Amino acid sequence: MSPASPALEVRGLSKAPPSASAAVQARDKLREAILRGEYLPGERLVEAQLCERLGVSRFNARTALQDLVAEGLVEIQRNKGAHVRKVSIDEAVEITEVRMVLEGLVAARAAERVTPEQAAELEEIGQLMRRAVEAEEFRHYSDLNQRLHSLVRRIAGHTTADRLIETLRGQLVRHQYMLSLLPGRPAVSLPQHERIIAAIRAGDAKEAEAAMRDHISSVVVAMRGMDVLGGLP
Amino acid sequence: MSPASPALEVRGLSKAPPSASAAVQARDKLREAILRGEYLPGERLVEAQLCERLGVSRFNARTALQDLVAEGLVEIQRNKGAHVRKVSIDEAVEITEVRMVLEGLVAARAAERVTPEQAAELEEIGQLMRRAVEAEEFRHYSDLNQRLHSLVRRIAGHTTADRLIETLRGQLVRHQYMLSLLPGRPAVSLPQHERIIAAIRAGDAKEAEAAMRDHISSVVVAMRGMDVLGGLP
DNA sequence: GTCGACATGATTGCTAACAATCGTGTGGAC
DNA sequence: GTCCACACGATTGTTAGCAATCATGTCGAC
Repeated sequence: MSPASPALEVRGLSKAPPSASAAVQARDKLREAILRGEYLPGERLVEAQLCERLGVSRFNARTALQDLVAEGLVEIQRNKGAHVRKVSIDEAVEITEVRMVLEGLVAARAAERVTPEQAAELEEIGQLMRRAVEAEEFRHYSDLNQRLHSLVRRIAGHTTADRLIETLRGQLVRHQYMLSLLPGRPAVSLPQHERIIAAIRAGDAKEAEAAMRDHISSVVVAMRGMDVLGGLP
Repeated sequence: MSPASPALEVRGLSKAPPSASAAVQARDKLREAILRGEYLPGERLVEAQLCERLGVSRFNARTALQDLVAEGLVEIQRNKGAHVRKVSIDEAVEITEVRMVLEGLVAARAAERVTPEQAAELEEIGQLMRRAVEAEEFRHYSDLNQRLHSLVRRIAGHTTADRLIETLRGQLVRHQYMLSLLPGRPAVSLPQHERIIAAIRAGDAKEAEAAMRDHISSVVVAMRGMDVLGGLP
């Protein structure tokens, strides 16, 4: 069955998986390119150039752009084209405040639903974090940080909050990257992370929410500090 | 100046403001149509039909659909078309939980920023609400409810949270409408509203957040109750 | 020398037609 | 009578090209 036409795939070169649509692939490619800084904030995204870059037709490039507008990564001005969205410090603070309450909600729910296996996972990440800080492996610590937040969300299983948090996180990569470079940050955040882990493992929803909010709240403070120091280029 | 071409607008009939693009107008029209229930949840949105209904080309209809996907009002399955998104009770609860923490954040910030004039506005709405409940004008009370939440958001001036809350509200119109019909609801929510107003007027951020969360939390409970009672058709 | 009108090139907005895909109903074999 | 294969109609996905708009650079008047 499914006598898929044989000799028609000569067009594209990197068309290994014929499953996902070109538009989806283009969207993902472009998103990653923006997130890893290959396009800087404010930079114009000319459709014709994207076609080459992503290896898709203009239609799919446009579709990808519109998708990323919905994710808050791109802005489109009518008749003027698309730019990588420039997130000001004030906006970054707002976004982080929203993340604070959302991740607080998620942490509370994680505390209510955590299973013994998941508790063990949390404990493990906590130990790895402590070791990473002691060994001054900050890059590794940053990865673990992401793993922790991700695990908490998985435990909570709150689809709606999860999706929003992920979207917001995308809008902040640039700022958060700068933040992780601040000296002394890990030393501050490690005990906060440990408090979150302990609360969730103990099944204490209120404490888990408070711990998570304290943690992200300190990120907001650090961000405001960056602002005073000079902000972004 | 602006010698806009004269005899070209013969196509559309209701094309009074030539300012906004057709796609934007189509999006707004379609959103309103969905929100006021002219398209039921789960109903198919066939592109060709939308073209007629909205008086735009298929391209613009498509664009409008994709925009509403981003707003969570529409779902598109590849090669199968677009439906009005069906929000289950579980999802509605999740969405309301997220609204709870977001509106809590906004209420706290409103308490920090409220001006005397805005405090007076709050007071006025509070009195109108009480009168509406006493007079059993529930429709009016429902409008005031919306006005209150809207005013709180305006006072807070938190663009990011504001946008998200508005988006989430759109996904719930159907459920919230059912909720407002529940007998006894106003009697429960009136004191909650008054507590929110008092806290913001007093500039007590913590209390404002707690009051708002309590309020919306009771909505979650009522929703879960609806579920048990039979849910939606 | 400076300012403004105008022409030109680049870029996006949009249209219409074509291709691919899906759901459905029909006909035939067992 | 039931099941499967097939073909058809309906609907969406995609493409290429045209039209509209904006940015830019040039020229001339003052």
